[in-house]
Amino acid sequence: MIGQLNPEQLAAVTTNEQHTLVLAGAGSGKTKVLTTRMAWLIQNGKVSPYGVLAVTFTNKAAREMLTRLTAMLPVDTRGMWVGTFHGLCNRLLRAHYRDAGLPQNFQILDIADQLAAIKRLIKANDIDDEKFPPKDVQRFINNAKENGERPDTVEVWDAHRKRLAEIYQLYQEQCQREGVVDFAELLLRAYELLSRNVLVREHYQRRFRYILIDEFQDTNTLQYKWLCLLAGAHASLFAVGDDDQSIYAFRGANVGNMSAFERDYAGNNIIRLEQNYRSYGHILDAANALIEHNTERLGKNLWTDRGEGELLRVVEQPTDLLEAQWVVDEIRAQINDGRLRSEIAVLYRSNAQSRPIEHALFSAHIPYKVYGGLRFFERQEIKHVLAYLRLIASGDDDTSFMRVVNFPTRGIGARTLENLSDCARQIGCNLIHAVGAVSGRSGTKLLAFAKLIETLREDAQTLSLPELIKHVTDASGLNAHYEAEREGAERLENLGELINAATAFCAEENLEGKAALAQVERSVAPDDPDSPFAQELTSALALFLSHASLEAGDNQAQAGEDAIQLMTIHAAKGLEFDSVFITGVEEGLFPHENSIMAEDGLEEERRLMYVAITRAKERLTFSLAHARMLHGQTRYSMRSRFLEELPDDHLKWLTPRTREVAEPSWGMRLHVDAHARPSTGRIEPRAPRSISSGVSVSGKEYRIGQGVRHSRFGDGTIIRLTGQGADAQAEIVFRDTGAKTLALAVAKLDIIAG
DNA sequence: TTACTAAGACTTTTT
DNA sequence: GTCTTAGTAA
Repeated sequence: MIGQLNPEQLAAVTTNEQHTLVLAGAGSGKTKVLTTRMAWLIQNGKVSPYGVLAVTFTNKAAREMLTRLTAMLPVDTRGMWVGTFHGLCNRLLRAHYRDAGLPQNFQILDIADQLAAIKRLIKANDIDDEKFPPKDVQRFINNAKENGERPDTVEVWDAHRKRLAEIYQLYQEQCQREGVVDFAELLLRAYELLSRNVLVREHYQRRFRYILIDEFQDTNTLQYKWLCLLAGAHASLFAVGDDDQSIYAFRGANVGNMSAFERDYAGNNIIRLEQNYRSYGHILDAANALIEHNTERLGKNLWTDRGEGELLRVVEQPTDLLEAQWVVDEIRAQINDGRLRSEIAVLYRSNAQSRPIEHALFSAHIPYKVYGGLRFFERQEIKHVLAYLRLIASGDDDTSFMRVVNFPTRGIGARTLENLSDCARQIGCNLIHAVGAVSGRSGTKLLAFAKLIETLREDAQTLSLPELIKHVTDASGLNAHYEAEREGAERLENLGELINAATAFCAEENLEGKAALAQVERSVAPDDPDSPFAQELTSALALFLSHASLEAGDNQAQAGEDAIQLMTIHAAKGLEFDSVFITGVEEGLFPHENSIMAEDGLEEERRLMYVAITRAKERLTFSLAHARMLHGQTRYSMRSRFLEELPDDHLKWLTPRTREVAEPSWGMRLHVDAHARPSTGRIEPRAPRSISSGVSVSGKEYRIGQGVRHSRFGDGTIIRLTGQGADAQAEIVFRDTGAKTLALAVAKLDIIAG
């Protein structure tokens, strides 16, 4: 089991220190260490499977961990808590729903459900949705929750935020009334449960002797607090992560948790896994050199004994279409050389970039697979069925009610629903319970809908889950609706797929035995009425609904087909490919313009590039286009600064490297850019490249790198051009006043030397 | 209630 | 350029 480990991996797996921080570089065998440690702990009698808790961010990672573990050691995994933060918190809350103040059948809102609930709340309370756009409210609430804050503790420093906190309060009341929790609430509730209930807390603190955390750099503040609480004073914490691969700060991840963990727990017990088993030398050296430009690193340098390998290749093309064409031609050549299509990945910063590449691949008849986009359980038709199922399971869930009360259409319009909503508010009950209070013809229609749900609920008693789903799609009219729809064939197929999924789910549940699991829980908590543990076994329907919310399904379709892999760099994290194309390596796109101004934004972009580079095993190709169609207009950009940060001796230019022009104001650009770490003197100020693409406005020619003078802002350099003619705009970095975007037709600019 | 049109967005998104 | 959402006409 431990025979194949290198010394650092071995040290991590067998450490006897209470707490350990493992800095695991890309491709250094992170999952192997994590799973081997679990196996080692169990095999050596340090702990029984029952005392292990391992937490990951994705269901996929959790599954892989269990698979690898059982392959190593015949472990009874039923008593183990291995899962995502959200999955484990859900488990905790189901077991202690009373103490957590939740109904037993509470439903989980995904982001779309949550947004719908917020919109409904804003309407019901006559809140100005111009001042408080639902999306902003959603972000405010989720941010607050991820920091462990409730409406009464969240910081308010102005009237606007004060109002947001009030809306948060209203939202909380609405969720409570409807028996629903959002993703962030799962964590916060579980945290509050543990922190307030001594009995429950001590039980789990006693139980989980070993807590292992994967992708620790991605944890948010609340998750860290949750872990600390769960660990108590005696558990052993084993955190594995890579600060250089922290790319989710924008959604609340706090890399600072790594140094906090070092300070609070691990002390000097930090183990670095730096030997890389994935890539050749040039790739790793380039990645190391790039990430060196970041400050605030815990520090790490990847190395390999596989040899240097190929140089990294760079290609510049005039347009995004030609870039795509070049990439596809190159892909074809690589396939002809015998490379597997599924071992070739095309990565990009933003989803919109996939289009021209898809087009070129399609024209070339090369099979490809795009990752990202809608997932199975997020599809409209699936969410509709799930809404019916939720109403059957709970009934209080107004979001689900609103979703399907008039779908398929039953002549229940907006007016009727407004009436209903008013009635419900007056009575102080949920929508479905207020249907009797609405008079007239519309009231009859509402009653018919309520009766439908009631009948379905009775039917649910006697039907198996797959049978129930089939029955619901028939009785609700969903099937008929999609049969009549011109393009409903695919939706019908998905409904069939949902029934398959339910069948598989039930089979798996019976096999693995969620029931058996509940038995295990119960053996710990004897059947006394004061036990904080839930006594009832949960129904297949309830389990399936949780499953659907917490696991939206794979983002990839049919695996196994040998196809080119297209995805964002974020989606590529954790994956590896023989040959990788990193496309659109342009200023403004990568690093993205929005992140350049954000705090630490540039460092996160650089980590993103680091992640991208370290995906490649054998061959890595960068490509960029000088002109690109974006948001309906052509944008001209220059080569990404990240390419300048890669040492020349790892690069091979397949097209002529565009000319570099001495440009005094370029130095100022770096000065303006505080993230470029001028203190080390590492970065040599480089001039922007002049490119052929220019813009002509009222007789003047503008191009990237052009020096200009503005009467008010002074001298500066054009770093980007967008649009044509009257719409043409230039982003200009002024020596003294920073970056500005100006309309060329309006701004009075003089062309100066450059 | 449906269907068309206009307006606005538009970086990344494990649960 | 393309998609989603909101608003209005039929």
